Amino acid sequence: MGETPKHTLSSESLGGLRLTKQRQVVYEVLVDEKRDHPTASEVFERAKDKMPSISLATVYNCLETLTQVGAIKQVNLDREASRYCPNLNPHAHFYCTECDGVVDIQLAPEHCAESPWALPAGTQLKEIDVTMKGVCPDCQANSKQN
Amino acid sequence: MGETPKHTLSSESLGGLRLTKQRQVVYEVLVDEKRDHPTASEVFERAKDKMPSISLATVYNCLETLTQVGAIKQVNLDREASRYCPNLNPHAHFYCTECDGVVDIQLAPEHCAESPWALPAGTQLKEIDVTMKGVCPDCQANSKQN
DNA sequence: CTAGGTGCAAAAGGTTTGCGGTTAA
DNA sequence: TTAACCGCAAACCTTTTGCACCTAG
Repeated sequence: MGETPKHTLSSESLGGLRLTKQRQVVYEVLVDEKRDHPTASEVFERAKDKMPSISLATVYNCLETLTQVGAIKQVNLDREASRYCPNLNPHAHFYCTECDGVVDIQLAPEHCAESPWALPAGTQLKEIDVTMKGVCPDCQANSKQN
Repeated sequence: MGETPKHTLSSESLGGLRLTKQRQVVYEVLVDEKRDHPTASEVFERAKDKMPSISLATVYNCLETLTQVGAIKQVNLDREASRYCPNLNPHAHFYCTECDGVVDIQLAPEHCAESPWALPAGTQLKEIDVTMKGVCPDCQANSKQN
Protein backbone atom coordinates (compact mmCIF):
# COMPACT_ATOMS: atom_id res chain seq x y z
CA MET A 1 0.00 0.00 0.00
CA GLY A 2 2.57 2.60 1.02
CA GLU A 3 4.82 1.56 -1.86
CA THR A 4 6.40 3.87 -4.37
CA PRO A 5 4.86 3.10 -7.76
CA LYS A 6 7.56 4.64 -10.00
CA HIS A 7 6.75 2.38 -12.93
CA THR A 8 9.32 4.13 -15.05
CA LEU A 9 12.53 2.66 -16.29
CA SER A 10 15.86 4.48 -16.01
CA SER A 11 19.45 3.61 -16.64
CA GLU A 12 19.94 3.28 -12.91
CA SER A 13 16.88 1.13 -12.35
CA LEU A 14 18.41 -1.06 -15.04
CA GLY A 15 21.62 -1.35 -13.08
CA GLY A 16 23.59 0.79 -15.52
CA LEU A 17 22.37 -1.01 -18.60
CA ARG A 18 21.16 1.04 -21.55
CA LEU A 19 17.68 2.49 -21.53
CA THR A 20 16.56 1.52 -25.00
CA LYS A 21 13.25 2.22 -26.67
CA GLN A 22 12.56 -1.51 -26.83
CA ARG A 23 13.09 -2.03 -23.11
CA GLN A 24 10.79 0.90 -22.36
CA VAL A 25 8.08 -0.42 -24.66
CA VAL A 26 8.21 -3.91 -23.19
CA TYR A 27 8.07 -2.54 -19.68
CA GLU A 28 5.20 -0.20 -20.57
CA VAL A 29 3.18 -3.08 -21.93
CA LEU A 30 3.55 -4.84 -18.61
CA VAL A 31 2.65 -1.88 -16.39
CA ASP A 32 0.25 0.09 -18.59
CA GLU A 33 -2.16 -2.48 -19.83
CA LYS A 34 -4.42 -5.04 -18.34
CA ARG A 35 -1.74 -6.47 -16.06
CA ASP A 36 -3.05 -9.87 -17.00
CA HIS A 37 0.27 -11.70 -16.91
CA PRO A 38 0.88 -11.86 -20.66
CA THR A 39 3.20 -14.37 -22.30
CA ALA A 40 6.21 -13.26 -24.34
CA SER A 41 4.16 -13.61 -27.54
CA GLU A 42 1.37 -11.52 -26.10
CA VAL A 43 3.84 -8.87 -24.97
CA PHE A 44 5.26 -8.97 -28.50
CA GLU A 45 1.82 -8.41 -30.06
CA ARG A 46 1.09 -5.47 -27.79
CA ALA A 47 4.56 -4.03 -28.13
CA LYS A 48 4.20 -3.96 -31.92
CA ASP A 49 1.35 -1.48 -31.50
CA LYS A 50 3.78 0.92 -29.88
CA MET A 51 6.81 -0.02 -31.96
CA PRO A 52 6.06 -2.00 -35.13
CA SER A 53 9.71 -2.80 -35.83
CA ILE A 54 10.35 -4.66 -32.58
CA SER A 55 11.19 -8.35 -32.91
CA LEU A 56 10.13 -11.33 -30.84
CA ALA A 57 13.73 -12.19 -29.98
CA THR A 58 14.21 -8.68 -28.64
CA VAL A 59 11.07 -9.00 -26.55
CA TYR A 60 12.51 -12.18 -25.09
CA ASN A 61 15.83 -10.45 -24.47
CA CYS A 62 14.18 -7.46 -22.83
CA LEU A 63 11.98 -9.63 -20.63
CA GLU A 64 15.07 -11.57 -19.58
CA THR A 65 16.99 -8.38 -18.83
CA LEU A 66 14.12 -6.81 -16.90
CA THR A 67 13.78 -10.00 -14.89
CA GLN A 68 17.52 -10.04 -14.17
CA VAL A 69 17.59 -6.48 -12.85
CA GLY A 70 14.49 -7.20 -10.78
CA ALA A 71 12.10 -4.84 -12.56
CA ILE A 72 9.61 -7.60 -13.34
CA LYS A 73 8.96 -11.20 -12.41
CA GLN A 74 8.73 -14.27 -14.57
CA VAL A 75 5.77 -16.53 -13.73
CA ASN A 76 5.87 -20.17 -14.77
CA LEU A 77 2.81 -22.37 -14.77
CA ASP A 78 3.40 -26.00 -15.60
CA ARG A 79 4.88 -26.30 -19.06
CA GLU A 80 3.03 -23.40 -20.57
CA ALA A 81 4.73 -20.34 -21.95
CA SER A 82 6.20 -18.09 -19.24
CA ARG A 83 4.17 -15.10 -18.23
CA TYR A 84 5.45 -11.82 -16.87
CA CYS A 85 4.23 -9.47 -14.17
CA PRO A 86 5.38 -6.12 -12.78
CA ASN A 87 4.12 -6.79 -9.24
CA LEU A 88 7.26 -6.93 -7.14
CA ASN A 89 5.51 -7.44 -3.82
CA PRO A 90 5.66 -10.98 -2.47
CA HIS A 91 2.55 -12.68 -3.78
CA ALA A 92 1.11 -15.97 -4.90
CA HIS A 93 -0.68 -16.71 -8.18
CA PHE A 94 -4.08 -18.16 -8.80
CA TYR A 95 -4.53 -19.89 -12.14
CA CYS A 96 -8.02 -20.51 -13.49
CA THR A 97 -8.11 -23.77 -15.40
CA GLU A 98 -11.18 -22.65 -17.33
CA CYS A 99 -10.13 -19.28 -18.76
CA ASP A 100 -6.35 -19.59 -18.31
CA GLY A 101 -6.43 -16.34 -16.37
CA VAL A 102 -3.84 -15.58 -13.70
CA VAL A 103 -4.39 -13.25 -10.77
CA ASP A 104 -2.10 -12.13 -7.98
CA ILE A 105 -2.93 -13.25 -4.47
CA GLN A 106 -1.52 -11.10 -1.72
CA LEU A 107 0.36 -13.17 0.82
CA ALA A 108 -0.33 -12.81 4.50
CA PRO A 109 2.62 -10.98 6.13
CA GLU A 110 3.58 -14.00 8.21
CA HIS A 111 4.04 -16.07 5.08
CA CYS A 112 6.23 -13.64 3.19
CA ALA A 113 9.49 -14.05 5.01
CA GLU A 114 9.78 -17.69 5.86
CA SER A 115 8.39 -21.08 5.10
CA PRO A 116 5.46 -22.28 7.19
CA TRP A 117 6.74 -25.77 6.47
CA ALA A 118 9.53 -27.71 8.08
CA LEU A 119 12.73 -27.68 6.04
CA PRO A 120 15.73 -29.90 6.82
CA ALA A 121 18.12 -28.30 9.32
CA GLY A 122 20.77 -26.22 7.60
CA THR A 123 18.70 -25.41 4.55
CA GLN A 124 19.12 -21.90 3.21
CA LEU A 125 15.77 -20.70 1.86
CA LYS A 126 15.84 -18.07 -0.88
CA GLU A 127 12.39 -18.04 -2.34
CA ILE A 128 8.92 -19.54 -1.96
CA ASP A 129 6.75 -19.95 -4.99
CA VAL A 130 3.05 -20.58 -4.42
CA THR A 131 0.63 -21.34 -7.23
CA MET A 132 -3.01 -22.21 -6.73
CA LYS A 133 -5.23 -23.77 -9.35
CA GLY A 134 -8.97 -23.86 -9.61
CA VAL A 135 -11.90 -22.05 -11.14
CA CYS A 136 -12.35 -18.33 -10.78
CA PRO A 137 -15.70 -16.82 -9.69
CA ASP A 138 -16.56 -15.65 -13.22
CA CYS A 139 -16.01 -19.05 -14.81
CA GLN A 140 -17.99 -20.77 -12.08
CA ALA A 141 -20.93 -18.44 -12.71
CA ASN A 142 -20.71 -19.07 -16.45
CA SER A 143 -20.61 -22.85 -16.12
CA LYS A 144 -23.70 -22.89 -13.92
CA GLN A 145 -25.94 -21.12 -16.42
CA ASN A 146 -25.68 -23.61 -19.27
CA MET B 1 3.70 -43.54 8.03
CA GLY B 2 0.30 -45.28 8.13
CA GLU B 3 -0.19 -45.26 4.38
CA THR B 4 -0.72 -48.26 2.15
CA PRO B 5 2.37 -48.56 -0.06
CA LYS B 6 1.00 -50.81 -2.82
CA HIS B 7 3.47 -49.51 -5.36
CA THR B 8 2.25 -51.98 -7.92
CA LEU B 9 0.38 -51.20 -11.06
CA SER B 10 -2.73 -53.08 -12.14
CA SER B 11 -5.31 -52.72 -14.84
CA GLU B 12 -7.70 -51.31 -12.27
CA SER B 13 -5.20 -48.85 -10.78
CA LEU B 14 -4.80 -47.72 -14.38
CA GLY B 15 -8.51 -47.08 -14.64
CA GLY B 16 -9.09 -49.97 -17.02
CA LEU B 17 -6.19 -49.10 -19.32
CA ARG B 18 -3.83 -51.86 -20.37
CA LEU B 19 -1.09 -52.98 -18.04
CA THR B 20 1.80 -53.03 -20.47
CA LYS B 21 5.39 -53.96 -19.78
CA GLN B 22 6.44 -50.41 -20.63
CA ARG B 23 4.07 -48.84 -18.12
CA GLN B 24 5.27 -51.22 -15.43
CA VAL B 25 8.92 -50.47 -16.15
CA VAL B 26 8.40 -46.71 -16.08
CA TYR B 27 6.49 -46.95 -12.84
CA GLU B 28 9.11 -49.24 -11.29
CA VAL B 29 11.85 -46.77 -12.11
CA LEU B 30 9.94 -44.11 -10.21
CA VAL B 31 9.19 -46.17 -7.11
CA ASP B 32 12.18 -48.51 -6.97
CA GLU B 33 15.13 -46.27 -7.35
CA LYS B 34 16.48 -43.21 -5.68
CA ARG B 35 13.18 -41.37 -5.79
CA ASP B 36 15.15 -38.33 -6.81
CA HIS B 37 12.52 -36.81 -9.09
CA PRO B 38 14.04 -37.85 -12.43
CA THR B 39 13.22 -36.14 -15.71
CA ALA B 40 11.69 -38.04 -18.63
CA SER B 41 15.16 -38.53 -20.13
CA GLU B 42 16.50 -39.87 -16.86
CA VAL B 43 13.54 -42.22 -16.55
CA PHE B 44 14.26 -43.30 -20.13
CA GLU B 45 17.91 -44.08 -19.32
CA ARG B 46 17.00 -46.12 -16.27
CA ALA B 47 14.11 -47.84 -18.02
CA LYS B 48 16.43 -49.03 -20.78
CA ASP B 49 18.33 -51.07 -18.18
CA LYS B 50 15.17 -53.03 -17.52
CA MET B 51 13.85 -52.98 -21.07
CA PRO B 52 16.39 -51.99 -23.75
CA SER B 53 13.81 -51.72 -26.51
CA ILE B 54 11.73 -49.00 -24.85
CA SER B 55 11.61 -45.66 -26.64
CA LEU B 56 11.70 -42.12 -25.31
CA ALA B 57 8.32 -41.31 -26.83
CA THR B 58 6.83 -44.27 -25.02
CA VAL B 59 8.36 -43.11 -21.76
CA TYR B 60 6.71 -39.73 -22.32
CA ASN B 61 3.42 -41.43 -23.14
CA CYS B 62 3.59 -43.67 -20.07
CA LEU B 63 4.48 -40.78 -17.78
CA GLU B 64 1.54 -38.85 -19.20
CA THR B 65 -0.80 -41.79 -18.72
CA LEU B 66 0.39 -42.50 -15.18
CA THR B 67 -0.06 -38.83 -14.35
CA GLN B 68 -3.56 -38.84 -15.84
CA VAL B 69 -4.72 -41.83 -13.78
CA GLY B 70 -3.17 -40.29 -10.68
CA ALA B 71 -0.46 -42.91 -10.09
CA ILE B 72 2.35 -40.34 -10.16
CA LYS B 73 2.77 -36.59 -10.11
CA GLN B 74 4.44 -34.29 -12.58
CA VAL B 75 6.70 -31.69 -10.98
CA ASN B 76 7.53 -28.55 -12.92
CA LEU B 77 10.33 -26.21 -11.90
CA ASP B 78 10.60 -23.06 -13.92
CA ARG B 79 11.23 -23.92 -17.55
CA GLU B 80 13.32 -26.98 -16.92
CA ALA B 81 12.34 -30.45 -18.01
CA SER B 82 9.43 -31.89 -16.02
CA ARG B 83 10.28 -34.28 -13.25
CA TYR B 84 8.15 -37.09 -11.91
CA CYS B 85 7.49 -38.41 -8.43
CA PRO B 86 5.43 -41.27 -6.99
CA ASN B 87 4.68 -39.49 -3.70
CA LEU B 88 0.93 -38.96 -3.78
CA ASN B 89 0.67 -37.36 -0.35
CA PRO B 90 0.20 -33.61 -0.37
CA HIS B 91 3.67 -32.15 -0.23
CA ALA B 92 5.80 -29.24 -1.31
CA HIS B 93 9.12 -29.36 -3.14
CA PHE B 94 12.46 -27.88 -2.23
CA TYR B 95 14.79 -27.22 -5.13
CA CYS B 96 18.51 -26.74 -4.50
CA THR B 97 19.91 -24.19 -6.92
CA GLU B 98 23.42 -25.60 -6.45
CA CYS B 99 22.98 -29.29 -7.16
CA ASP B 100 19.59 -29.19 -8.93
CA GLY B 101 18.30 -31.71 -6.41
CA VAL B 102 14.63 -31.84 -5.48
CA VAL B 103 13.30 -33.14 -2.18
CA ASP B 104 9.77 -33.56 -0.89
CA ILE B 105 8.70 -31.37 2.01
CA GLN B 106 5.86 -32.73 4.05
CA LEU B 107 3.10 -30.17 4.45
CA ALA B 108 1.70 -29.36 7.84
CA PRO B 109 -1.80 -30.89 8.11
CA GLU B 110 -3.47 -27.50 8.36
CA HIS B 111 -2.00 -26.50 5.01
CA CYS B 112 -3.03 -29.56 3.07
CA ALA B 113 -6.72 -28.94 2.65
CA GLU B 114 -7.08 -25.26 2.07
CA SER B 115 -5.21 -22.12 1.19
CA PRO B 116 -3.75 -20.09 4.05
CA TRP B 117 -4.15 -17.10 1.77
CA ALA B 118 -7.22 -15.06 0.99
CA LEU B 119 -8.80 -15.96 -2.34
CA PRO B 120 -11.56 -13.91 -4.00
CA ALA B 121 -15.03 -14.95 -2.83
CA GLY B 122 -16.50 -17.68 -5.01
CA THR B 123 -13.17 -19.15 -6.06
CA GLN B 124 -13.07 -22.92 -6.31
CA LEU B 125 -9.65 -24.13 -5.22
CA LYS B 126 -8.44 -27.43 -6.65
CA GLU B 127 -4.76 -27.56 -5.92
CA ILE B 128 -1.97 -25.69 -4.21
CA ASP B 129 1.52 -25.97 -5.58
CA VAL B 130 4.37 -24.89 -3.32
CA THR B 131 7.97 -24.79 -4.47
CA MET B 132 10.84 -23.50 -2.36
CA LYS B 133 14.25 -22.63 -3.69
CA GLY B 134 17.53 -22.30 -1.91
CA VAL B 135 20.65 -24.26 -1.00
CA CYS B 136 20.47 -27.66 0.62
CA PRO B 137 22.54 -28.49 3.73
CA ASP B 138 25.04 -30.59 1.74
CA CYS B 139 25.78 -27.88 -0.80
CA GLN B 140 26.13 -25.26 1.92
CA ALA B 141 28.71 -27.40 3.67
CA ASN B 142 30.59 -27.96 0.41
CA SER B 143 30.69 -24.27 -0.49
CA LYS B 144 32.12 -23.31 2.90
CA GLN B 145 35.17 -25.52 2.64
CA ASN B 146 36.70 -24.06 -0.51
C1' DC C 1 33.24 6.69 -30.85
C1' DT C 2 32.15 2.04 -29.27
C1' DA C 3 30.38 -1.41 -26.18
C1' DG C 4 26.10 -3.05 -25.75
C1' DG C 5 21.64 -3.90 -27.94
C1' DT C 6 18.67 -5.10 -31.87
C1' DG C 7 16.66 -7.88 -35.76
C1' DC C 8 16.76 -11.82 -38.32
C1' DA C 9 16.93 -16.52 -39.10
C1' DA C 10 18.48 -20.71 -37.67
C1' DA C 11 19.02 -23.99 -33.84
C1' DA C 12 18.16 -25.95 -29.49
C1' DG C 13 15.52 -28.38 -25.95
C1' DG C 14 11.56 -30.58 -24.33
C1' DT C 15 7.44 -32.70 -25.67
C1' DT C 16 3.80 -34.36 -28.87
C1' DT C 17 2.02 -36.70 -32.86
C1' DG C 18 1.05 -39.61 -37.18
C1' DC C 19 1.48 -43.99 -38.71
C1' DG C 20 2.39 -48.88 -39.52
C1' DG C 21 3.26 -52.78 -36.77
C1' DT C 22 2.46 -55.19 -32.08
C1' DT C 23 0.08 -57.00 -28.02
C1' DA C 24 -2.93 -57.31 -23.71
C1' DA C 25 -7.33 -58.75 -22.61
C1' DT D 1 -9.72 -61.02 -32.38
C1' DT D 2 -9.06 -56.18 -32.05
C1' DA D 3 -8.80 -51.81 -29.85
C1' DA D 4 -5.20 -50.00 -27.41
C1' DC D 5 -0.43 -49.37 -27.37
C1' DC D 6 4.43 -49.13 -28.99
C1' DG D 7 8.56 -47.48 -31.69
C1' DC D 8 10.17 -44.47 -34.90
C1' DA D 9 10.79 -40.18 -36.94
C1' DA D 10 9.11 -35.96 -37.93
C1' DA D 11 6.68 -31.96 -36.20
C1' DC D 12 5.78 -28.57 -32.68
C1' DC D 13 6.30 -24.74 -29.48
C1' DT D 14 8.86 -21.90 -26.69
C1' DT D 15 13.16 -20.03 -25.98
C1' DT D 16 18.09 -19.17 -27.14
C1' DT D 17 21.88 -17.97 -30.11
C1' DG D 18 25.24 -16.27 -33.89
C1' DC D 19 26.09 -12.55 -36.50
C1' DA D 20 25.90 -8.11 -39.01
C1' DC D 21 24.02 -3.72 -38.29
C1' DC D 22 22.64 0.03 -35.22
C1' DT D 23 22.49 3.37 -31.27
C1' DA D 24 22.61 5.21 -26.35
C1' DG D 25 25.75 7.32 -23.55
